[in-house]
Formats: sequence, structure tokens, C-alpha cells
Amino acid sequence: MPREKKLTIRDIARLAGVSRSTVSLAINDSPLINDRTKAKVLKIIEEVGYRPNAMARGLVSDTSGAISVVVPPVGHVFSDWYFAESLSGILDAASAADFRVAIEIATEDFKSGRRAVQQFEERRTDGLLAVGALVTDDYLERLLEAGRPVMLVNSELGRVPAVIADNVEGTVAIVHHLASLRHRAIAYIKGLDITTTGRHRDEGFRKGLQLAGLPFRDDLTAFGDFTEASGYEAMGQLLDRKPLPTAVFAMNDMMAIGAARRMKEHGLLPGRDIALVGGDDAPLARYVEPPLTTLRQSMYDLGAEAARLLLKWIRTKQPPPPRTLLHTELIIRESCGARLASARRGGQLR
Amino acid sequence: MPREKKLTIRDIARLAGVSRSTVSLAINDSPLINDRTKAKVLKIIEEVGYRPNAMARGLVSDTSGAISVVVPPVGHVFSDWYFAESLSGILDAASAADFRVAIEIATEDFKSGRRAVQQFEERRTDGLLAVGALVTDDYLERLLEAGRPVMLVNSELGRVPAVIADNVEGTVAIVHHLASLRHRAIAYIKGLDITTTGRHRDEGFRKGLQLAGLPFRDDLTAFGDFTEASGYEAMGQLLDRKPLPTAVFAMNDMMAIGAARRMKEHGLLPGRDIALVGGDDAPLARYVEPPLTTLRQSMYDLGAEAARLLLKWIRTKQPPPPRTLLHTELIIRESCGARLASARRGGQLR
DNA sequence: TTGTAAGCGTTATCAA
DNA sequence: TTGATAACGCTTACAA
Repeated sequence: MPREKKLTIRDIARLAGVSRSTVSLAINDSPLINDRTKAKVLKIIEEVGYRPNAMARGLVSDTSGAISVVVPPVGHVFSDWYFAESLSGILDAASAADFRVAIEIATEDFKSGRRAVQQFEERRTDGLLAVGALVTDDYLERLLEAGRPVMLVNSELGRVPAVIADNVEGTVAIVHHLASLRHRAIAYIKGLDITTTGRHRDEGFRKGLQLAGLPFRDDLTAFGDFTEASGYEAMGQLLDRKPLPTAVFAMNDMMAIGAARRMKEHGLLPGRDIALVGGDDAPLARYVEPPLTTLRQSMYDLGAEAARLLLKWIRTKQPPPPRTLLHTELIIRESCGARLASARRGGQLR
Repeated sequence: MPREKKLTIRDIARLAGVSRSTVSLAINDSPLINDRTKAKVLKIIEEVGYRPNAMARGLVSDTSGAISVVVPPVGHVFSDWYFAESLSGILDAASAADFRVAIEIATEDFKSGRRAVQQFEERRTDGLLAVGALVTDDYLERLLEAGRPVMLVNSELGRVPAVIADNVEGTVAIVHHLASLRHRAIAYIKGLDITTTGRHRDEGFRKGLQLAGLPFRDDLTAFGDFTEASGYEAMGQLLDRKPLPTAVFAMNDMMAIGAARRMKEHGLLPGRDIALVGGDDAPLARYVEPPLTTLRQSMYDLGAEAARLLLKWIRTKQPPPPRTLLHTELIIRESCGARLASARRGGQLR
């Protein structure tokens, strides 16, 4: 069992026969140091396996070399893949810049501001990234006002810089697609108004109808809360309408999946008897039957881009632009793959 | 914009009219300090919103107050939910103990040992938790030998302490269940040998057959790599067997889902014509058709328990027991819900 | 019970 | 180009 070696910069200085400050210059690749001296010092550092103490460095530089990612508490409307994918993007971008990533849970305690502010005041973090923040999370705005580097991943909140998916444009594309399939009566399963994504999809849906020359129909609108169960319930209401809508847009995939279950219980097969579109491109979307047409927003890309902007902000002290939009992509699968006319002929999909 | 206040222990000392060390004693709730003095100091700290600099504290105490979680690089055999659930458990347990959690990606660079060791040598982390480590990740053993607190979540590796699900017992229960449904010819879709979970399920499957008095049949064994596609392929091979097996055990859910797809293409409905069991209880398992019978191992519990043991290790300097087993649970759903006899009568499930 | 002073391991300033 | 030396903000003997 190798004994706990605890090398410091003094040891290196002694071994190299130079002073501590010379070692420091070598470590930090300063132009003030002679190449020969630097090489000699670095060689010794390599040999003995010395690593500078991050705490001591941080104490002097007043930085931590870490950013925090705030995630919603478990049980939130965003399911795991959403968080996991954005975290992957954040991790990759941060690691590339040699930053560490710490995770924080957005408990009420944290959001009340106390704990969030503390992370900065204790110099534990250099910046903060909020994934899946709600429009009610105003603690982020307070951090921003206090001059802290704070960014949002796929949500909007006051003047806090954000990287978001262009769900308005994407949902317009959904309606356009349905309209091009000759659908005139498009039902709508709307989610909650607390997420930016939801609000943008609502905006896009209405805009899309307008562009297609279709009216927004309250009688074809039902409400859910982003869960599978709420989609099932909402679809139940829509099935009472006469005549039935020929297409349904559910604001997210889980509600769409719930709606599909209700449709099938009612003897209607999505994609053959009725068109169904969701949103998110959750992993599940391609496995349900029939596979779900949906709107893909790459959470990985959103997370990575947000991390890059945050790190640049930390480095340069210059805040990024308030909004960075990333494209969404309409993923067409069997749940609305066929034209309405051919669907009516009862053609088997898949 | 409130200006950047940067309070130090000196400011508090001055405001409270005491010395810096007295403030320190108050912060750390020392018994050496007078209650009145402590109250006075803490009141001022509260009022002005002072927070001790974590770097300075860490420099003195030689601890970071953070643990690292090492996760496999994206694209690994474990899908996102696996990581996301265990991370949730780890986060909850660590937060409860007022520890922070930093994420590291197990890149080759990291695993080579250099980066992993550096995290400790730079005093950035007090302990390390590896989720989904492979049996080839021997850098963890080297860390352990160097006296670092290191634990495994649901894998085994040398003498590194681990918290794992009892997949042997669980898989025995699967075979027992199938045998009790009168299945005698149980086909087997085996995954890779690089995961502990896989090896334990293999062990449990063989043990289960033995207990049921059934032979292990090479001719009913096919191989996959834990992916949906590989399950699909493996099932294709098994469908060539005459007579067909009446039941199939796939080592994990994704392979089982692939197998189900192949069965259906072949005109066989899992749960009616053939019994199918997977493993993991992935979120997807309950949404596929028919819903999949599977073996649940709570990754949340495994993560939380591992974090608790790691933190205790850090606190007490006493390593935990080498193995902590957590129970698995057989989740019976439609894919093998009926007895073979009734299934043969063609009864509609669900 | 409180205060003084000596570190902790770096970086930065300023002479040499 | 290099080497003393003074911060950085805190904890902890040791003294008072």
C-alpha cells in the first residue's frame, strides 16, 4: 500500500533547485520563464506525479473551475431522458474546457435563493446552468442581477440568457404538415402554461393554423399536464366530438402516447384512422405502436451550446446574447405517416 | 445592480467586536465558545449574509466537501434511465449529508488512471462513485489501493466495495416463475460478459434451471449485446428451432423488446403464443405491447445506498463491507402473464 | 472564554 | 529570468 504522498510546490522547488515561484510560472506556462528551466521543472513534476492543490489555487484566483447544473426535483414534468441528454451535452462541453460540473437539485430551499446564492458566495461555483427551469423560478433572475453568470437550457425567464429550441417554428411545421395531408379539423391537447416549451408550442400551433387558413377551435381543444394519463383523459373528451377530428396534435409525447392508448381502446388506429403528432422525440416515441410523429429538439445540443456560452461568459466577463435559438426537426413516423385519403382506404401501415 | 460584496471572516469579527478565531468557533459550532457570544456572532452573520469561503476552508481542512460520480461515456450499453435513476439516488443522499456531487465522464483518458487520480491529488473530491463500471475498469482498484474512498454502484470489481442488486436471486425467481407455468423449453438470449449484472443473471439463469430440474440447452441459447437490434437478431435464430421454445428469457429489456418485435413479425404474440421475460424494468418495459415481464432493480436505491456508505467511509475513515446486496423484484406483466395452458387456448390477454 | 499567531498551498508583486 | 515575500480566507494551537 503506497503511503499517502502529499507533494507541494515546495517539494518540486527543492527537487528542481529553484524557487516556488519559478515552479508556479512553469506550471502556468508563463512567458516569463526560460524554456530550459520550464522543461526541467515540468520533467520533475511529471516524474514525481505532482498535482497542484486546486483549493489553494482557487483561494488565490477566486475561482473554482466548476459550474453547477440545476435540475428539477424528481417527479417533475420532464422525464429522465430530457435531463440526461442535456447533461451529456453540458458535460462534454465543460470537460472539453477543463471545467468540472456539479449537480444541484432545485429544491424549494435551493430556489428560495439562499442556497443558490451560497454556492457563489462560498466560491464553490463559477456559473450556473438551469435545465428545465420553470417560469416561476425567479431566483435565477436575482442571481443574474447580482452579476452571476447564469444561463437557461430550453426555457425563458426575464433577462436571463437562454439557449432554446425553436419550438414556435417547429410547431408551425407540424401544422403545415398536417394541413398538407388535407387535415382541416386538427384537435389540440394542450399542456400546462408553466414551461417555455409549452408556451412556444402553443404559439406555434396557433400561428400554424393561421398560416394554413384554419380557425383555432375551442371545441377541439382539451387540456392535460404533460403526463400520459392526462393525454388519455383529454383524448376521451375529444372522442365525444361529432364529427371526430381527423388529426390530433398533443403538445408532448407522453400526452400523445396516452391519447394513442385511448384511441386504440376506441377502435381507432393512429396513422390509419386518425393522425397523431406529439412533441419532444422522447426515446419512447419510436417504440410505441404505431411509432409517433413528433418534434425533435436535441437536448444534447442545447446543453452543450449553453455550457459553451456560459464558460465564455465566465472567461471573458461578457454576457452572451439573451437568446440563442436552435432548430427543431419534424420527425415523421407512422402515427401520421400516410395521407388522409390513403389512410381512409384502410391501408395497413408498417 | 448591487455591488459585489465580498465579506470575509475579518469583516464579521470587526462588526461583532470579536476576533477572527471567535467567529470561526461560532461558525463551526464549537463547544469552546460562550453561547451569548456565539449567538451574537451568528446574528450578525445572518444579517449581513456572510458565507465562509469554501476554498479557504478546504485548504485548511484538506477536504472538498464533494464526491465525484463517474459515468460511462454516452453510447454505452446502459441507457439513460439507468444513469439518471442512480444519479437521483446519489444526489438525494449526498445533499442530505450536505455534500456536493460532481460528474465525471469515464473517458479513456480518465480511466487510464491519470485523470481519476488527479481529482484526488488536486483535492477536488473526497470520494468516488462509479456507476455502470465495467469489469475492465481497473483504475478503480488502483485508487482503492492508494487508500481513496471508492465505491461501485451495481457492479463488481476486485476488492472495491460495491452496492449491487441481487440479480442471481432475481433470475432464479424468473426461471422458477416460468417453470411454474409449465414451461420446459426456455430459450435464452444472453448479453455480453463485461457487466456484473449480466454475469449474475447468467449465473441465476443456470442455477434456476438446475433448481427446476431443467437442463441448460445450448441449442436454445442465442447471443446479443444488450441492444434492441441484437435481441431482434437473436430471436430470429431461435425461431428456426424445431420445436419452438415456449418461453424466452432475454437478459435485459432492450433485447427482450427486440425479441418481441421479431416474434410479432413471425406472427407470435408474446404472452399468448410464447412467454417473454426481460430484465431491468426499464421505463419502456411497461409501454411496449404487450407490457414486458421483467426483473426490477431499483437504481435509485442502489445509488442512494452507495452514496451513504461512501460518505460514512469518508467521515469515519472506515471502509464499508465489500458487498452490499439489495433485493430485486420480479415484475409480472402481460408478456408472460398467462399460464401456458390457457395461453394455448388462445385467450386474449389485456 | 477569547485573542494572537502560525500555518494550509498557491499566485502575484517587486527586487535583484 | 529568477527568488523572496506578501497576500488569499480560514482553522487551530497556544497564550492570556
